[in-house]
Amino acid sequence: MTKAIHDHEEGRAQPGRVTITALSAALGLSKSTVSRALNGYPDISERTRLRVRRGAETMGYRPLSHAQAIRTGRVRALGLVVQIGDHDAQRPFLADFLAGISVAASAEGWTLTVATADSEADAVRTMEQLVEDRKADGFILPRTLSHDARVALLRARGVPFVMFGRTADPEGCAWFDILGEAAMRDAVLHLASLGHRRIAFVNGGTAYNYSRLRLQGYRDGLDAAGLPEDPELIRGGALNTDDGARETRALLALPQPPTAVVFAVDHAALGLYRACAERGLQVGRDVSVISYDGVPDGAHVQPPLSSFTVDTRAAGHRLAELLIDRIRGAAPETLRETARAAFADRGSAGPPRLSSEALSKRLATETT
Amino acid sequence: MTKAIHDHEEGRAQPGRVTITALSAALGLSKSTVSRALNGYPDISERTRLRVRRGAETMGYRPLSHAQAIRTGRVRALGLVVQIGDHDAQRPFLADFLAGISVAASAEGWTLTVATADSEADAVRTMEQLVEDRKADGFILPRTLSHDARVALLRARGVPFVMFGRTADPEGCAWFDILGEAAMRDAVLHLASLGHRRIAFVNGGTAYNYSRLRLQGYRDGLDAAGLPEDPELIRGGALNTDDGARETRALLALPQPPTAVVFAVDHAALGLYRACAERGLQVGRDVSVISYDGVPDGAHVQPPLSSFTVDTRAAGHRLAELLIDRIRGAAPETLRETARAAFADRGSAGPPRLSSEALSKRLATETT
DNA sequence: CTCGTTTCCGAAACCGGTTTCGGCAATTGG
DNA sequence: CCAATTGCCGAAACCGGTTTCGGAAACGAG
Repeated sequence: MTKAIHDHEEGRAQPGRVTITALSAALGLSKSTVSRALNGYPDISERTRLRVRRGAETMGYRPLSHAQAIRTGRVRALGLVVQIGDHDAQRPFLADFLAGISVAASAEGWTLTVATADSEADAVRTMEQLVEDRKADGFILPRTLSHDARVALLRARGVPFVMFGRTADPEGCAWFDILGEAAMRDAVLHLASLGHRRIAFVNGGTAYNYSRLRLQGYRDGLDAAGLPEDPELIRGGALNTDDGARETRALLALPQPPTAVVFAVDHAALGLYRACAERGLQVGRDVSVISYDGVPDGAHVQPPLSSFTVDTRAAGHRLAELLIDRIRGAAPETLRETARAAFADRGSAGPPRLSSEALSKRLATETT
Repeated sequence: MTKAIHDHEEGRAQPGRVTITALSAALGLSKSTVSRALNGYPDISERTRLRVRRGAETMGYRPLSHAQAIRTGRVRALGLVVQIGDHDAQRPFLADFLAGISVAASAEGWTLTVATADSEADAVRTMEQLVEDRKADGFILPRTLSHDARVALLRARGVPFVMFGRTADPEGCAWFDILGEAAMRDAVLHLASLGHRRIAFVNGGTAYNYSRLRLQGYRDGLDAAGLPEDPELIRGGALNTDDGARETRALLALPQPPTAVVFAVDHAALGLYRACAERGLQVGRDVSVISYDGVPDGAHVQPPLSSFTVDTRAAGHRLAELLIDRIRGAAPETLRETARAAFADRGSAGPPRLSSEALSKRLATETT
């Protein structure tokens, strides 16, 4: 008897499983009828369709997705390639994001295949592999770039995908996104209504599409508040706490420092706390700040960081639903949704205690 | 012509793919010979085996795992069910953990199926589903409990698994773990060598198996340092910053407060910073602290938190390798490994500036 | 040189589904 | 009342692999 080198002790054909053959035999129908009945073919009478459905229900029949896949090419799996080392801010969200996707997927009987990559090129390669090996029927793309190589690949291959975020060229793209621009605009308006007149903006990474949008939102906010735009008050490239502290120091060193700062990224905003502590400034009194993301860390500083919080879990949930629709054939144009971030006012933004001039003077005298 | 209700516009049989039939035809061999050659059956001559391997290589043949699965029952996928909402500390690690698993898995041509659950019971149900639907051939179990329902299920079903952590009953279990007890012991010895004599311990969640071990490590450390054990100095259940602050306050309120604290969890240790700030104590001078995990946040406090850092990515990597070996049939007893956490001395532990008595006095006078 | 073993490979069945095709019975139309 | 549809289902092929089984050729022993 021939035998494989690796011996697999566990029995192959698992005992309990009810196959389509068993089901059809029990119903006195042919395999093909059962299959077509279950898959909604029109050439099956309503009566038999119902009988089959009921039978499948009671016998607990569940088709093996990989057995179906061999003919249909679909494995009922969503793909997600997360880029790591990329941007620390992403990490705390990942668990919630996965939870949202996973729940929505399993509600439809789908699963989630996850891979990681350490660069955009690597991500593209990884997705190609997954498609090639049919490990995923479509992809959720987190952190969309303005010009995204992943989108180019998937478009070329005709692989379904949805983006978390929008992109420059929307052709053939489906997406779910949070309106960061609206949040930034509201942040500026909120600060202006408190009496601030010099409101700075510290943006995130420039390659991301959201940066462009959030900057625009900040500008719209200034415009709506009737405030002038001062290029000195606009900075960018701040993704983590160190970056945020650096940019804050630069802003405080201006002849006319801002009395309030809007950050595009919470983790960067936490850097403002550090920079303010260095100069003996009190956040929320001497300098106000409003940010975006809603990271848990923001609740643990004093005063807690006021931030537009993103419901990452809900986003993952919706993205999974959209992707499944997309894979089932819905047109991408019909699968575009946005939602707003919820403002959590926790006390880091208050009316200005000092004017810009007074603030500048105080900083000058305190200089070591 | 009959047609499905959901019309799937994309072509089924994808063009480029080379099947085993095509390969065998090109080689002038039968499908079965090619299959057996590739799978290492002994009844294939070395010459043909080589020829087939080479042919597969040049033609770029890659078997579809789900086509194989229909006969073998193996889909070449690892399963991971992460419990969320469970323990905040887990979140920052998740990305690295996934990266480690993903890299090791794909190196062997495997993929990773991820699902989430919000309770242990839910995790068990989810894993049953995945096994039932053959979406995973085995599982990596993070955060092992002393008595774990997941282990019970998988053992009963004969599904391969490896644990990140050890468990009370090792029967049939494979694992990779970091020696938290050794770290706790070293922490105590380090503090003792600096001159501390009242060293407290704040443990994490009691249900986790690691808590038991770390407490034991702390005790061993006291023993090795020749210090007496004081039940008042042992506290537990601290998983996040709030918990840690609470426990620190309780310790500082003791008649003889500790001059150093060992934490089992970094996020809890960060709470000590808060509690110390409230009382005007300087961390690393008035009160020393050493912790465990190596979370990035620990580097951003003043002074940075000295901590035994865990290489989560490496752990994920090794766990994936072990699981694949396990699925291929290796005995669980041969798949048990441990590693040590690396001590990152960042300045939060120094020689005691005040004795316990002096500290107590100072705290008493400062009381509002 | 003959006969029993090995060695090595092909034919065919199989895994659990899907899809094509054809045919019977019941309708419909003229 | 007969012919042409239509509705509904079964038989069989198929998807891309794995595994069983049997037999031809090469080998070794007597």
